[in-house]
Amino acid sequence: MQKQYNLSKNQKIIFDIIDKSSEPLKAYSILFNVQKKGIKAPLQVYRALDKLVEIGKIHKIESRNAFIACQNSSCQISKATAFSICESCENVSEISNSKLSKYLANFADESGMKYNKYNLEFFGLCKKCKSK
Amino acid sequence: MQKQYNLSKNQKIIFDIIDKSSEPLKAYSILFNVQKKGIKAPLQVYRALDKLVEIGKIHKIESRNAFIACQNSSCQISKATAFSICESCENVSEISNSKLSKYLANFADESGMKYNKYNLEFFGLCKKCKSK
DNA sequence: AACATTATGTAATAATATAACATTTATAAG
DNA sequence: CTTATAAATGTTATATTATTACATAATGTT
Repeated sequence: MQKQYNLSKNQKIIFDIIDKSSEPLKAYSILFNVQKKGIKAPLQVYRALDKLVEIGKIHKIESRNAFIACQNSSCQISKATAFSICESCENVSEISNSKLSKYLANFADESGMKYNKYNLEFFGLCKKCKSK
Repeated sequence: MQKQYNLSKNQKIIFDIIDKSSEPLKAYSILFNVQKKGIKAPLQVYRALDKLVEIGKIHKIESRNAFIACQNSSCQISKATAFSICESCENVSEISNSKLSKYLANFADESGMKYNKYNLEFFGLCKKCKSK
C-alpha cells in the first residue's frame, strides 16, 4: 500500500502537468507552462521536482534532463527505475518487468558494495520508428 | 581487437587528464585544467568529450554530468555501460560483469522495441563509507 | 501556544551545454 | 601531388539547466 502524501500547492500544479504530458518534460518547459498559475521562478519548479522525485511520484530521465510521472503504481520511491527511450522520436516509457527488477535489486559484485538504488536506461528504436 | 583511433591534439589532452584522474571529471573542471595547454573555450572541451564518448574511450556518468575513462578494455563503444556510484564519497567505478552485460544485452520486453544500447547506474555505499 | 518542519517567494548567479561561423588539418581519391 | 572531402580547431556569443542565499508563510506535532 502506497503511502499517501499530501502534495502542496506547487507540487500539485507541477505533478499534474507532468502527469498529463505524453512526453518527458524539462524543468524550464514546465516553468513556462505554469507561469499563468503564479509560479514564476526556476527554483519553485526545481523544489517541487526534487520533492516529487523523492517521494516517487515522478522520475528524472537522466540522459535527457527531463521528468515523467511514475507509471508503476507499486513504485513507492525512486530507487529502482528502468526506462526505454526511443532515440528517434524520444518517446520514453517506464519498464516494469519483475524479472528485471529482481535481477537488478539482487545484483551484487565483488566490490563489497551494497546497492540500494539503481537507474537503467535502454536506448533503441520504438516500433513506429523502426518501420520507417 | 579494439580499433585504434588516432586521437587529435585536443582529444589526447582531454583524454589524458580524464584517464589520470581518480575520479570522474566535469567538463568545466577539465577546461580549467587544460587552459595552460591552450584550450580556452568550453566548446573545445565538449567537442573532444563527444568524440571520446563516441569511440568509447570515456563514458559519461549521466547522474553526475561527469566523465571517466573506460576501465574495460573490451568496451569498444559506449553502448553497454554499468557503473557503481558511492553516494557518500562519490567514488565511481565501471562494472564489468559478463553475466550482467549478457543479461542486459539480451533483455527484451513486450514493447517490441529492440534495444541497442543501455546505461545502468547503481548507487550505494562503498566499503569504506559503509564502515564509517 | 510553542516549536519544529516543510513549503513558498524572490533575486541573483553558478554550472552545464550548444549555435553559428570562419579557418585549418588530416585523410582519401584521382 | 593535387583536388576533394571529412574531421578538427578557434572564437564569440548565447542557450539551457540548476543552485545559493535570504526572508517569509503555512503546516504538523507536542
